[in-house]
Amino acid sequence: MTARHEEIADELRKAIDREEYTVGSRLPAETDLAAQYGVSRGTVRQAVAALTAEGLIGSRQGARRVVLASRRSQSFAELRSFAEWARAMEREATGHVVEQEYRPATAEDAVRLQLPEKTPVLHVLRVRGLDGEPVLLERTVYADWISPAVEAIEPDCPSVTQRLYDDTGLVFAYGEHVIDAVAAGAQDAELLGIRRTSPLLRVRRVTTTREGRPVEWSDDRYRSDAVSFSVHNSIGNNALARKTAE
Amino acid sequence: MTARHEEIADELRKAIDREEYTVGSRLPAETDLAAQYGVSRGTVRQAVAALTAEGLIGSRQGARRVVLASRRSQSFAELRSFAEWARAMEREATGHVVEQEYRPATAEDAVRLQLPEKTPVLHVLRVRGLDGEPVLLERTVYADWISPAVEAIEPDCPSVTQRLYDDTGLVFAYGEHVIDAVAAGAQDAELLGIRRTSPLLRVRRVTTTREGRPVEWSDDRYRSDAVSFSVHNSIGNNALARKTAE
DNA sequence: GAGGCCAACTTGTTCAGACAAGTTCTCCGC
DNA sequence: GCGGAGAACTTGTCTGAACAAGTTGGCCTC
Repeated sequence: MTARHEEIADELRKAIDREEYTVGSRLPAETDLAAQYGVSRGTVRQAVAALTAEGLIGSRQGARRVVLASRRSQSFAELRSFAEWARAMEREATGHVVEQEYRPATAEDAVRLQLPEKTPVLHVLRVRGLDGEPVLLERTVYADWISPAVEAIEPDCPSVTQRLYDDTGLVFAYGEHVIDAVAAGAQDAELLGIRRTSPLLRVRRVTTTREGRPVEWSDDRYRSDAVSFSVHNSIGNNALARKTAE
Repeated sequence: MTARHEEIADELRKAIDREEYTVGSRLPAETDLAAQYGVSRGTVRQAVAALTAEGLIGSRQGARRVVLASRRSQSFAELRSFAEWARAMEREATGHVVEQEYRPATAEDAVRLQLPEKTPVLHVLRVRGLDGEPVLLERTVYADWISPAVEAIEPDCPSVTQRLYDDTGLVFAYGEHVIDAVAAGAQDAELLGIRRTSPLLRVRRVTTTREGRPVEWSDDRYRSDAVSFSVHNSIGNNALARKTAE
């Protein structure tokens, strides 16, 4: 039972993918699309707004919408879950836990997870790979209320996100990602199979539930020769921001 | 004459900033806000949709909206323009051109800028700094039709974006950013005043006009001790995507 | 006191109509 | 052929209404 505007957005995406509407060409006018799909103009507007936010089409008042690109970016599901991402690329996700222990929450843990200081929180260090080759080191801290469920997961589970959803119904809904570059330390280098001081792409992120409650925060380090990130921005949709240190 | 829904979004942002609505608290219901501002519910929905996209508030059907964060991310203007960004932080943007020359477009240039191969395109290498300290190296290629306007700009102009707008009315409307990490090469190290092999945050981006016409593409390298990027994501708004190499 | 059920509340979706503001194209005059 | 004025078209904004779907809190029972 998906909403009609989502169905229409999906059909438009597929039509663009099929090159029914080629890059550079113009989309039919809203009123035409509305008639074609048998819905009101407002519903069509919701559909095309989604494609605009994804960067697939461009929009200017007065002129017909233009197709800008043909490949859409990933779904949030693919970003949240390493395993989902691997599956979308038809590669095999691997992973295993290197270290796992409870520690009292530091001041930083307490702020990020909105918990009292010294609450015992679960620290997990995981190595994750694509087709057996390690590409990512995850140092994650889980909030106390989800830690038992995380502890119960076997060490080489390929998809922690999926397991937590199956076991507890938990859905990761929002995420804040801070991206920078660091040189690989001794432990990083050994676990990822690279030389020390190699550049790594670091993503520090906090994930929260739909209610806005923080679940985990993590320091993820990617081999920069294997993985990169891409962000699409436009006027009126600015997800990416530059920040200065400290 | 800004749209009413933008005004309302702005007032809500300010109210959150003033902690009139604190983080974790609930926003008034749509109908209450509509009555308060004397507009229809649809207009309020447009306003809160903007804040949701920015990650300021969370939204779930049936429950009142929750304030998730208090600091909003930057405007697209600040991301597009180094000078705008510096000004928003109340720091001084500096910059100067190190090299500038026309070269025939390579196959890559031609694809990215949607030009015929071998068209002469303008390559510019700029160093940019905050309060005099260099933080960014920009290697930019401009499309042939904008190159003359770029060439006319003095070498130490602090805001190229602003100058191009003033001179030609050009507006940067869309951008695709690919982020990864690289080790500083000899030239990078010398111009940024760091050691060779230091990790740098690299952003390769293409900027286009409102019509979807590519204007420039650039390889930007940031000192990772000075600058980082942040992205806010949520279900239904996934600007960030992971990519594998090549 | 604990648990379950229901009513009130709130957001999500959709419709139909109206006007404003910007673009595109055609036709006309020079 | 060229340029300008204007008509036709298209997206942006806003309204008011209705129902669907999900959440919350209170009341009632055990």
